[in-house]
Amino acid sequence: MASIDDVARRAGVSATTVSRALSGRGRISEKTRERVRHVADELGYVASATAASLATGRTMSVGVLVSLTGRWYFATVLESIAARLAPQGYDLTLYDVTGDPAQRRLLFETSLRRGRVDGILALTVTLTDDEIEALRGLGVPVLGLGTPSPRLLALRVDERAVSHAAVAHLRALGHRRIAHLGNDKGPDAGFDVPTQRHRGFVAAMADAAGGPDAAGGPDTAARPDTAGAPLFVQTDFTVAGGRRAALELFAALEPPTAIYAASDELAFGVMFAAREHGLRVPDDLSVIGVDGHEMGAMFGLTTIDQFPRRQGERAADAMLALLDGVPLDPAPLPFELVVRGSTAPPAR
Amino acid sequence: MASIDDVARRAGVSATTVSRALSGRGRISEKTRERVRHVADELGYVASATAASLATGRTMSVGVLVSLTGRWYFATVLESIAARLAPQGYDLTLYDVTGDPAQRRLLFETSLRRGRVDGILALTVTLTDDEIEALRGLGVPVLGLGTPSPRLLALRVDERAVSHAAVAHLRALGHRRIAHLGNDKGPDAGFDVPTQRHRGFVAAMADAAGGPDAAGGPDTAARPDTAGAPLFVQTDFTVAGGRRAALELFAALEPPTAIYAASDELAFGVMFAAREHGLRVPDDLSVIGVDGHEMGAMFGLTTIDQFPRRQGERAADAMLALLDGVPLDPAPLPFELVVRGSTAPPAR
DNA sequence: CTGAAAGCGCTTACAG
DNA sequence: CTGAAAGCGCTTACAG
Repeated sequence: MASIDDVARRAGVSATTVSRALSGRGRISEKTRERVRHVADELGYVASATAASLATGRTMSVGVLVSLTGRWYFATVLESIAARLAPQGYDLTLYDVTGDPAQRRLLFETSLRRGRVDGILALTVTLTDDEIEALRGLGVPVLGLGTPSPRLLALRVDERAVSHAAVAHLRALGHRRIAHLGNDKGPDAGFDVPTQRHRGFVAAMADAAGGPDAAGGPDTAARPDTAGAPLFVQTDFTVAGGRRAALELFAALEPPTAIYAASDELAFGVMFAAREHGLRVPDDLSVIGVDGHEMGAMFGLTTIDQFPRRQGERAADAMLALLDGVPLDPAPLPFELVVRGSTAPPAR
Repeated sequence: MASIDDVARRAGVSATTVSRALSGRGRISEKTRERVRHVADELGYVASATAASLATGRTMSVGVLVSLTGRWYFATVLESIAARLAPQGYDLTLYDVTGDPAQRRLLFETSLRRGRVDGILALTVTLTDDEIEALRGLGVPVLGLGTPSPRLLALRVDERAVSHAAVAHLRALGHRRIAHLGNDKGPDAGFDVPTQRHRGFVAAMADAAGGPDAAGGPDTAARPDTAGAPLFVQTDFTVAGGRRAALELFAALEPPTAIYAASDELAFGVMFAAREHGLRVPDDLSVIGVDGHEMGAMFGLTTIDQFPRRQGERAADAMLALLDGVPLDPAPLPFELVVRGSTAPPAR
């Protein structure tokens, strides 16, 4: 690989001039610039990222923290981030956040502290308080996408509103016995996405149970359909997890007439379980998911689309802006109910 | 962020000693080492990757070239590569190879030439001859996983054998009219994975048509079921693509009794199309895919599993070995027929 | 407009 | 076992 001195020598100028000619920074005569560029092309010279980084303090790379790279949602967001960063000259360093404690310590205490990136994009991952502090102490902008803490600047969908929309759709169809599949990390979980979705579900069910004219009123308990805590099954966010959780629900004394799954992949699992169990969708069971998964249309799945590709673009753009010192546009990320064949009025 | 001099000062030693204490290279008294380590921990010091890279010439980072990061296969391989690299202290720089020519030029002529990585892992992407030359000229080890050129060192599945296994399975069940969904880049494509799969399919069909005692013999044309070129529909590797291609086949005068799809996602699309078209699987149509997709079991899809996670691990391990100067173990990657409910004897 | 020099923060022979 | 010094390959004030 040619170095800047090779180019300088061959072009009959100083390294300083080569740097200026190629970077476009500083004044330089058009003639000199052209000559230098020509020589650089000839030699296939490109400035070493390492040396340039050390000199400027900027790495031109952003780190992306992902926990479940293989899941459709994350893979999709990741792809759109990469596509957005590259044209701006930024590289993408992928940090896979595993469940292994030793690996995580290595990541947060060492890898991330090596100064290899100018900023960090944290895709919805579960982070401990210590890890969040570690991120904040890095000295580079950190932007989350649906991250689990209010202490992290983040782009977010209003997850409670998502759950409200899902429940409202099912209730409008006439469903009262609605179950939720997802996760809840407990009262301390804060901004964790699955937790928010579950809380939104609980709140929406409570609102509905109270009714428009008797919110939380004494007659609530008199409605057998809505009595007790709403149905909820905790599961990991995979198709297989959705299937298992649904089978569990089907075995209940009073199975739900509708299931609100916290992701489309979970919802697919529910649909597989239904078929396996001899339940027709939507005749015997309505199903709604969240995401906007590419396979949703083929499954005929009603869902709350959160436009993952656009989320990735928004996140990348916001990071680029932060790196330029532009503050974050705090507008919540959009979502939209997409009605397909998997939801219908209950059989009665 | 503390620098090496901060640590040196505080520990009362030279920067040289700090470097040695922390890197473990060179002789140093246990006592000094401990003191330095203690101070480094206290200050939260971690050597700058940039400065260390410039000094050593090693970046401790490997670049991964992917074209369809969002597809299940690639996302899965990527995740397992990341999980394998991190414990070894290597970062992963993700290069998304888009279809946009300008982006690709930027990538191959500039980004990749900045010397940010010690080696490159090219996941099955379509590359032009120029791009392959560009990779070879980088001065770092390049390892492909199913890459489209014999000029690139690569880990590969024997794709022809995969197709032979698929066809053999279908023929053993009694199918004669078998269609293939996939891709073929034409005679110049060389080692391109979809092309190899298609060629393997054509070869397997020809072998079978010839029969054990009359391979390519004159009586071939007399068998109406196998006359003419075997059915083939070109499509992109998505579920939607599989569906469209299948619908096209169903509309043919003589639709196939079995479809061999070049990926599981394509096969899912075929199954959706079959249902839509009123065809029962496997009664009216047998379907077999390739990959070992996590949803395969739920779809009841027969497939040729190629163990993507293990492929990622093998690729990462091989790259790590190459970086240590260990030559590549050229053993082909394993695959395995997994029979599920989507294949059965034709109705007849 | 152009160049000499310092500096970015490490590592590594080379001495001692 | 420890340290002073050079060097990795750039960029950027500072002069001219």
